[in-house]
Amino acid sequence: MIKITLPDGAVREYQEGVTGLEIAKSISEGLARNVIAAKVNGEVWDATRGIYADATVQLLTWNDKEGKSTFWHSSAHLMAEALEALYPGIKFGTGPAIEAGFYYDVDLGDFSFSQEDFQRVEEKMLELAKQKNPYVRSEVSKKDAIEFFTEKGDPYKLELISRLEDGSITFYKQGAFTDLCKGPHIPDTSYIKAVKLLNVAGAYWNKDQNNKMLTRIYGITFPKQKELDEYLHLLEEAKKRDHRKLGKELELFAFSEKVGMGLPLWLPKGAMLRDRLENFLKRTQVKMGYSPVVTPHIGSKQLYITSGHWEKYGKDSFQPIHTPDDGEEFLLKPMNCPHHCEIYKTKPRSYKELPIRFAEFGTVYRYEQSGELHGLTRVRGFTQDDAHIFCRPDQVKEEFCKVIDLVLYVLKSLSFDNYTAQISLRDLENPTKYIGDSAQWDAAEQAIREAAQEKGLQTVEVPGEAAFYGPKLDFMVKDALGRQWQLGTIQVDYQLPQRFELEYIGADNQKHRPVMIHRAPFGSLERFIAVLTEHCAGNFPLWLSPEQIAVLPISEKYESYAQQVFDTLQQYDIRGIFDNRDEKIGRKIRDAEVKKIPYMIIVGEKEQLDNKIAVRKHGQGDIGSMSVNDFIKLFEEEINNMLRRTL
RNA sequence: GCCGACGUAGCUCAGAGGUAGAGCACUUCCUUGGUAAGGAAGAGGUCGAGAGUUCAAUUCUCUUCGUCGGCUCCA
Repeated sequence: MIKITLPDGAVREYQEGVTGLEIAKSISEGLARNVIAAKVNGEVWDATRGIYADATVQLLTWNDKEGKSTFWHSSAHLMAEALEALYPGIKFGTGPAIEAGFYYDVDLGDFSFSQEDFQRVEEKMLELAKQKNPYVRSEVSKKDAIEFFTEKGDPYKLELISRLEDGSITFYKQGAFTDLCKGPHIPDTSYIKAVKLLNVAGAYWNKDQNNKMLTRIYGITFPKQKELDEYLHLLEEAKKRDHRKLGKELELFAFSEKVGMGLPLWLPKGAMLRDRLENFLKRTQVKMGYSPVVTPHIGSKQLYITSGHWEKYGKDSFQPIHTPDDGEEFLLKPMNCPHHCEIYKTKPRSYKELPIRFAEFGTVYRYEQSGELHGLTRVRGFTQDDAHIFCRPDQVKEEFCKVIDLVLYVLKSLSFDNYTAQISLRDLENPTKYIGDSAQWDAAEQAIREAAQEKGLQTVEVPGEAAFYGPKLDFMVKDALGRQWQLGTIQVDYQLPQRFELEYIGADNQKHRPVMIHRAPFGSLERFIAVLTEHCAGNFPLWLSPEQIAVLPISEKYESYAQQVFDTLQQYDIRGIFDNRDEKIGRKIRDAEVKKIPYMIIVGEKEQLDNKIAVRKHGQGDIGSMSVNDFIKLFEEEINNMLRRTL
């Protein structure tokens, strides 16, 4: 007998070799029906795998994150089985579960595959699922594994096997499909009741651009049809929040083929919104001791040779502008830091004046790969809310902490609460990607860790995401469709001060090298507004809304009174539209609602007589009539409450 | 940049080898209406661009530009 400890602390005795499923059965039949995997001593196992020693066991169901990923991983195998049945001879790459669903990378050889083929694969999957084929685990020697896939002729699996240790190789087989896989899997295919393929895409084998491109097929499955329907509905809803759609509908921004791809045009309403965000941060930054600076949109190529950016990104950038006469070369500035370094160097600096904080809403241009462009989140010309802090080494942590405060203040002011703070580290396997010596990197990484910890930030560390000159603390936020984007970023940099030979005179009357902190709380206005738009589904907070009110006269008889109201509100810096079209009030209201204007001011005979206005709130309806002054109070109160909350 | 799909009026979309259609938006007229679409009429497109096949192409083929979904990249 062995002792099994359950999550509630209960210890039960079972025969050696007992499975998760059997343990579930011993508790309740209902539980047993729902169990899809078991966590044994912290490791997720097949629910059907025998346990031969004392262990703590947690039974996993669809409601557990690991339960879902097991379910989806098994679904990837099911899809592979269906694909192999329909397209015999295809080769398989890898097929993991992802955050929502799964994919499998396949080499289709002579077959082609597109969305039109989805249905037959889905049908085949359901057909196979109904066969209730168990997922059977087997341990295989390396030799046998190689033999199996050599015979099958699957080079990708052979490559995967070559990286594995003999003795640690397992296969899983369900129905006619055998895969190299460490598992775990659901007990059998019948758990999968609803299937939907989502999209096809190319994906490089082994994530390497130089390798062959495989076909990646994405899908999702559920234990109930209803859940699939709900998921698909959710997806539809999410698409409605897409900033590219809302940006067009709300007339915030546009693109023009003639201007060039990835070069956004800000329409009046978008520009208004942007302006308000910019002013909000500018005011905050002045309070926090930043000094605004302004630098040109181009800089000599020499500037970027000095900074190291030319060597690193030169060939993939917008190419230099050549002057007509003496062959000088200038670059559209891809970042502001070199310019700011030169501002630092305009005079000798004393330790007493540090930290110096230069801030600039600097527009930069980067030649992003064409396939990377994406609405406003990835563009070729964008404005960073950039600043560079030049400080003494002993000030780095404190300055870093202050920037964290600022970033959190900005995020909170706009109700972003589900961001991830990510410490982006260098890739130790790939040291040639970075400049600077290891000790400086260690110091910078340590400074970031300590600052984050001091501020009580929950962080994840991701190797390989650092900038080439230093590690970063990045604030990551997801868009409506679950794609993750970097918004705010804070970076510690020992390299640029060195390259630009920045100095300050210390208390010891000696020259010292300052440390630079690069930081951008929004990241870029473009990306920030994109994600903000999706976050609030176009219903911007009142203080940001490009059109805050719509004044709607009931008929032209009340137009002059309405105009008077509108003018008064404008004097109080309340902006909006005056809708004196020859339309009925219902129509004007509808149009204002569709435009997501926060407040509608409706005036007719009653209001004119009482010297009042009828107020209607977007998405809520009529909130009664009041004097113009009361409305202004209510309006300002709402804005103040919104901003006060964050103090 | 790579793989795949797509590109018809300002927007959302239908259509077909014989030089195009709807709804909304727009313009004009009627209507002066009280909380999410009042009525009528009108105007609007070399069907992304270029080349080829064909008696004929917006429809088929190729190229190109752009968009979308991913991959790779992201100072």
